Amino acid sequence: MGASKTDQFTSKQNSVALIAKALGHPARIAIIDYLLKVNHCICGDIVNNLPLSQSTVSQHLRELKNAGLIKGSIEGNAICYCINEKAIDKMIDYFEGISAKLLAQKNCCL
Amino acid sequence: MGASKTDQFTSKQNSVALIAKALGHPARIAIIDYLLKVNHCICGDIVNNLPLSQSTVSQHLRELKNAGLIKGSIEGNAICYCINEKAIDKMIDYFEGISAKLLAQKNCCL
DNA sequence: AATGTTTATCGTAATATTGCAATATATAAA
DNA sequence: TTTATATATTGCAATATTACGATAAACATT
Repeated sequence: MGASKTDQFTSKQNSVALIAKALGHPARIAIIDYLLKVNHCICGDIVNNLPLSQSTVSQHLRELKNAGLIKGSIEGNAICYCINEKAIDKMIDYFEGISAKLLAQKNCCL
Repeated sequence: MGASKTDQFTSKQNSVALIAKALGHPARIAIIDYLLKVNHCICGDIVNNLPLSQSTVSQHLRELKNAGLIKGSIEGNAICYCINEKAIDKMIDYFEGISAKLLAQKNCCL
């Protein structure tokens, strides 16, 4: 007991949850913010802009990458990470879908 | 060591992360799905539609409520939970903001 | 080749999450 | 008031996350 029952849910539910989970930490939101600010990004820059150690930042970057939120390519001695628009679009679709359904309903509570 | 350094990040970063974290589990996505499907909802219905025990579902509901994603009111012997549009709108703003910035940039990698 | 720089991984400790059974609480029905 | 029904909370065990220092790996520079 204790482990998430991911296999009991649909793949769509799991894939939305995977992206949301990756964004469920302020450090990773801060990383996304920073990637947006500079566009062209090297990890060392991120470390200097976050209140976390290099190894911790590297872990957060790995999680963002695993969730498909960022993509990276090797650039000599550094790594260039960029936001993956597909993941963003997926989340926009998800939340817009909710919003549309809510407009078509009358809320029962409040 | 081990605890999240939430105080080191902005309140906006923390508030987006809080909502995202709440959606970072497929069971909670499934609960949102179900709330959208039936609009008018009692927790017992949710339990019967999820592969989890009543106490676990109750916990997930609490987390969604803590994050502001759902709001509930007492209705006699049951509880009526509904999606809080404000949280959805907040996330739409967040992701639309990212999308707009990405369009204004040329990606360096890929 | 030796050195410095940058990023990733490993090992470990602290904390948080997940899930359930059991129990508590609160209202409805009898 | 007693009983049934619905939801919340508690206690516990298993697992996952968070964070960091130390170390490794990869490349650039000298």
